[in-house]
Amino acid sequence: MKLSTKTRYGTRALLDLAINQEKGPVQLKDIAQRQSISLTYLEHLVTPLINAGIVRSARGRKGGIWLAKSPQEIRLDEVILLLEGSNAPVECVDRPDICPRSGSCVTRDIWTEMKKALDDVLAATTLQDLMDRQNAGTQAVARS
Amino acid sequence: MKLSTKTRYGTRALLDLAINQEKGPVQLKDIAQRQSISLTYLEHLVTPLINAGIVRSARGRKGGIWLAKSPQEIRLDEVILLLEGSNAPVECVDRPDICPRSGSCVTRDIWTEMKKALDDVLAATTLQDLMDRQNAGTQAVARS
DNA sequence: ATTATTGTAGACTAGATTAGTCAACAATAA
DNA sequence: TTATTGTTGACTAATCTAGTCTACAATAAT
Repeated sequence: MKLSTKTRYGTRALLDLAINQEKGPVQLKDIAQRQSISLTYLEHLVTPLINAGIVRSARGRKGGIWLAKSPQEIRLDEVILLLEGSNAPVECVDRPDICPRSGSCVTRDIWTEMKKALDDVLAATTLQDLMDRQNAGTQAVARS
Repeated sequence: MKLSTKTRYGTRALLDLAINQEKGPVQLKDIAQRQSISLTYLEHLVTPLINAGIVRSARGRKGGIWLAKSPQEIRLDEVILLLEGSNAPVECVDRPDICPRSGSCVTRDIWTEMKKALDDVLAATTLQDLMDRQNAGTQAVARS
């Protein structure tokens, strides 16, 4: 069960943005360069974050993107939900109606516990936490 | 992040086996029929379980498969590891060497926490637990 | 010994998904 | 007006998933 590169790159991009937004809008071009992601691909990663309202953007000269909320208000569970979708490892966890046995299926209970465990881990960490941890380590940089 | 059908079907097959093995070897044909899985596909699901030694088999008439250990000795983390592979959502969690920044990457720490959370959930449940839960519910049947 | 029955192994394939690229467009500041 | 920046969606190559198909190996019943 692997996260997509979309999620990994998107998370890195968001952390990069959080770190570099002090001086105003950050250009996608610069994030792409720092994170070694192609600009065209990065655009697709950022789109869902903008649509969801956790990132804002402006076009044209001096344009760029910035966080719509402070880093401590952005939890990773929101981020991963936008980039990757639900943490439910099986569809029936979120949509019991797709399987007639959902109400009594014992494996479904396990899949549900897995989802909750992931949600809990991700909800316990904010972008600010990642920034702090990165500052704590000398040359810590997200590369996953 | 979704589990493959291989894992979902394999888990169901194993639970089916645990429930039906009282009267000796269970034939793949019968598991396939009860669980609505094609026989040829089921064979592939069972192979890794046999190779890992948690299921044993015999060919020919009166052949079939059975659990090599008691259901309470078979934890779900073993099962999912065999069917799905590691719970690491990113490769670098298991193999830090593939990325030069693994030692200082702040997102890797999160991916590592996710893996641990999944491992903990799955290690806390055995096949016997699933059997007990199924017996507790009236017509509970695994269908995921 | 022969045969029907069962599991084993691996090549193969269709379809879905992922990880992107490319081109045209829209908005803004200089 | 123009250069610069983000937006959108079509498109594609490569990979992965979910299987099927064929030949084979071992065993029990006859």
